[in-house]
Amino acid sequence: MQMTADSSPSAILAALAATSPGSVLGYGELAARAGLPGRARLAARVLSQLPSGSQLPWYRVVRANHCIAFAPGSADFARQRQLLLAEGCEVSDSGRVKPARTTVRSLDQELWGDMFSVP
DNA sequence: ATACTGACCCCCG
DNA sequence: ACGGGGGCCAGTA
Repeated sequence: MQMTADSSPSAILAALAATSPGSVLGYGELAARAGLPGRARLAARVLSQLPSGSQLPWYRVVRANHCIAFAPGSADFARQRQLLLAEGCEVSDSGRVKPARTTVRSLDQELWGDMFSVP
């Protein structure tokens, strides 16, 4: 089945909303998860158009080399870095990002509390 | 219509 | 590290 052209951005946003706290992914990977392989630029463009007050985790998207896409020292860089740190990621001064340690248990608790905790 | 520009990606010297 | 080539494609001039 083929997405209509104007549904691609919403597919990107849906894939973004489905990312996990403390994780990071590349633009290309985001596009692929949205069913749009090879469309990294589209993913980047969609993110660039997000309203500043967006609740979506745009900051979890980094370059394929695991670095923040913005220039180090820029306001956008600082913002993204701060949000990533807040989720437990490590971010070097140059922008290299290491995802937060995520375990099945912590993810389960993040999503469902202790209701279905795993031994 | 052509030309340049991006929060990009991959491969090869 | 650094550069070149190709893919991708909507927006802007």
